[in-house]
Amino acid sequence: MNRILVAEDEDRIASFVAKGLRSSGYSPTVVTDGISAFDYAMTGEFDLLVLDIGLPGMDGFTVLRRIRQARNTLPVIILTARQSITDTVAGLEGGADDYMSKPFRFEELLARVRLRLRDDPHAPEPTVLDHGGLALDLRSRRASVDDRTVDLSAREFALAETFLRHPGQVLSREQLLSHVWGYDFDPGSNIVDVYVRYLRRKLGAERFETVRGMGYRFVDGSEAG
Amino acid sequence: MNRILVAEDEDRIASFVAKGLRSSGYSPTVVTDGISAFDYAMTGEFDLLVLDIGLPGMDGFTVLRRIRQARNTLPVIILTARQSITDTVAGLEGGADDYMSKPFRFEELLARVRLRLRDDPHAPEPTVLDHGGLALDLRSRRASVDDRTVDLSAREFALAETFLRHPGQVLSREQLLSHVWGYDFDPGSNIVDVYVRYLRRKLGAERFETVRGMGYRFVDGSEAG
DNA sequence: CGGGCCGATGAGAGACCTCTCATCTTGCTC
DNA sequence: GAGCAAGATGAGAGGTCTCTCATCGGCCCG
Repeated sequence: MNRILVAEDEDRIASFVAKGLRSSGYSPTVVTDGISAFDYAMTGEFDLLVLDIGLPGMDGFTVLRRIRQARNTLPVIILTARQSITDTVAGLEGGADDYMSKPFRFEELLARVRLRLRDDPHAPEPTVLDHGGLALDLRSRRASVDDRTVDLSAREFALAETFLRHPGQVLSREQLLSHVWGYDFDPGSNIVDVYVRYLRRKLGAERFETVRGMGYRFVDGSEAG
Repeated sequence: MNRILVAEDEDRIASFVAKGLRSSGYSPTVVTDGISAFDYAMTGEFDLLVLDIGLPGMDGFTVLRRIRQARNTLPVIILTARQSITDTVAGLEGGADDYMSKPFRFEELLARVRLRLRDDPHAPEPTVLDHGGLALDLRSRRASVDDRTVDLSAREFALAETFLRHPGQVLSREQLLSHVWGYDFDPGSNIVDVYVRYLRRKLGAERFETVRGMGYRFVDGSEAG
């Protein structure tokens, strides 16, 4: 339940998606045109298709329609062009299960992927992430640190969520930037540093370790205690 | 699939929830203490329980625990006190399916209720509301009017959503206020008027009709055309 | 130990967003 | 038609959020 077909012709995005999925435990395969997308999708080798609408060869709508015409129920998440609600509606009516509009943050795509690939689609989604004294309420965008409740802004929350989903792991600024800010954010910015600082201030400096030259790591509160 | 048990001892909130649910097509029954909540829940007459944690007689946690001990899988949405993540976590671990923290906007509760009571829990949730030339993308908080894409703020979007979910129906300022702003907002404010104006400006004045002395009504674009 | 990169930090600009308030306009009632 | 109530509107205060930029500090290497 983790083989994902990514049909996307823009290198930058394809690589961004593939890397991210891989580091989250999935096995992505990339194809860059509509014909291959359809062929691969029909092999039955995949559990999910992430499908760009603007593909060369055969556009995403057509790929999707043909897949559905063949009675194939493979879950499909479409990537639609910037701000095109029309595309979105057309895609959903054409049989897509979900969609993302570009440019998107990786964490958002990941949430949709998780939703579609859960073992038991009936089970309620976890709404609280909890790691050693630090809990994030995914709904209310609030955190609690040893019983104290802290409000986080949207950005702060997204960053904290990324750390909590990869506890103990070193995350590079580049990774954090693309996960939280999206793939087309200025790579020269020190915005990650700034937001790490905000989290340290609000959630406890000892939880966010600097790994010089590499990035940052979220350490379990229990280690620090 | 629409009988809802509401266990809430604060009159104001119970009535707010019951009225709202009724106007959305559900059949709510209100009980105001834990003992009754448990008894009614166990009758099998209900499809969903909205359960306040701070009930007299028997607190919500206990009610929930006993329901689950009796192998009753009735879906439960708990209402937790302001900002208490601890309560939330305890509730979810104790077998709740979902939660709301007070004070909440009615539309949010409604979204959760809809989710739990869908005929087919597998079916993807609708993510676009569409009515006569006006489409709302529930995900990106964007609207499109006859192919033009418009960004809406959070409040604007919530208000527009409320209108689109009750097309053709006159909604009083009071209703709109409690749906969109929550039940403890200053009733003397003209904030609804102001936001209706914003929507008129962004989405077309002709779609939002003033019904003097009553409130506002969303009219289908096709009527106006 | 000196230089230099890497990271930490403070300050603040700019862009919303939400809501209030005062004023203007409209339409209803008598 | 006068007067009043209901609604429309403009302006702006106050807040939050995001991001940039300049500076400070400290670690590592030669």
